[in-house]
Amino acid sequence: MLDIKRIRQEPEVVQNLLNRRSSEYQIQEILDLNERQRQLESARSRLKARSNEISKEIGQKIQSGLSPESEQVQKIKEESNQIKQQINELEPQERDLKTQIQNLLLSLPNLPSESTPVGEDETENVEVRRWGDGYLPENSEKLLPHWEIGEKLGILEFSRAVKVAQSRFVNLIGMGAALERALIRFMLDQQIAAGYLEVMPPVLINSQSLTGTGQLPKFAEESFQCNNDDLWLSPTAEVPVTNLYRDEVLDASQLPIYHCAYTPCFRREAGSYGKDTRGLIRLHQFNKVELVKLVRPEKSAEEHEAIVQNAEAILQALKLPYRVMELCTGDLGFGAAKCYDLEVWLPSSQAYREISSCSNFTDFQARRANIRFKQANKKGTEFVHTLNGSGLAIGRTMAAILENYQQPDGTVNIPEALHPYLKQTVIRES
RNA sequence: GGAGAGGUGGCCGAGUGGUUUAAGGCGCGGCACUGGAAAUGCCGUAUAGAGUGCUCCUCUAUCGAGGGUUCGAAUCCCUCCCUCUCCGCCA
Repeated sequence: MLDIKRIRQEPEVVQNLLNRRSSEYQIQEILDLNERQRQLESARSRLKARSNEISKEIGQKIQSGLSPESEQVQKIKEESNQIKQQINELEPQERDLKTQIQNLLLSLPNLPSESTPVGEDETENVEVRRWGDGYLPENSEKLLPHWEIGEKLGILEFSRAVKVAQSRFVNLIGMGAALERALIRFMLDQQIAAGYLEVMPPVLINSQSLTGTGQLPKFAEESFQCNNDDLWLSPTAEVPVTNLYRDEVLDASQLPIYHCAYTPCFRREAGSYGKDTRGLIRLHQFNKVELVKLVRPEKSAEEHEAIVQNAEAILQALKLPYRVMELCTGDLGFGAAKCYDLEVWLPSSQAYREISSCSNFTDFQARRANIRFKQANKKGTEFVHTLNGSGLAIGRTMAAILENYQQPDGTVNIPEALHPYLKQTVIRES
């Protein structure tokens, strides 16, 4: 959520930054409503002040022996009743304005950072760096896509997943399951060593949590919702982990907070029919190790670079070639001020495909989720900055390994970094 | 699912219609005392919004949430949420 005070104080700056995303976001209506709301608030609070005064007066008179039915008391009651009537007229108007403003604010995206490249869509994202050209497989156009290798080896099973659930689900069998589990453990171990505290959060989460991180109200159709409860299947551990601290005032000394979390993630993938219909790339349920940081505002830019490094370290350890893209304003996520995507080389696509997304949300989520911190000896509180990044998406990592590590004889080598987690170093047909 | 208890400041905890302007304690900060400290004493310690006031001040709101009664509600009434205990079910 954007700061209404800032919108009021520098409307041009805010509008210009929003325009870098798209012309669909306008602040003028919010400004008008806010102006009106503040007028009402002033008027109402003046009336209320007088009314409080009267009540006190009556209290004193009754204390000093006057009967509540006496003429003196009745007379002031009359004035108070009139004031109450006026307040009763103003209050619903003000409440209505407040909800309107709140709803409009919730539907505005974060301001892109000054350094975010301006662009229309993903074609204008900027490549920042590339790693692992030496590990690019030769004659990669001849390699099988991961779903074919996986089914051949008997470790990925898609057709029965349709029976059990529906399309866009998978069964991992034997070494498939073992590899998934090894990846989860490896990534967690790495990130814990890098200083993140592991959390295993609920993956059923309430509406308020989804609103806190920005998935609601705009993106309701992207998540699975429970019928009989105010609960949703978590689309990413970002939501439960960031919301751990919702409505809390942290002590400045607690910051920065670093968490990593392995969770399954659930996404409806509405609007992506026909895209990536095969394989592990776009499933309704997938596993992910997520990194979440809560930091002091002045640190968030450098913490952002660090989180990208932490995600990159996994790809490097697995010797998977990748590139780092900075998203342009048109492709930037709703809550992000700045975002880097890591894209891994996927021979079947002959392209780099997103495997991690690392965002700096600045105070956008913190305002929605009301996560603040307090400095000793300083009046008031400040919103923290929140960041997160995938470290990494497990299914897509598995896909990248199956494709990049396949051998001419149809077997798949297991990356060295995973050897401590598995009983074998090659996946063969079984 | 059934029955009961409860939700008050950073924390504990008192408070059944009007000096509650939320007692008291703990914690925290400052000062005094001290060679220094402990102990003790005194003072101060919430958040948010608004204001032609800007290191100060004024007003408003906030005792789980939302309504209601009343001149006046932490306190009375209604609805909802959450937590805990016991029973049932259950990995």
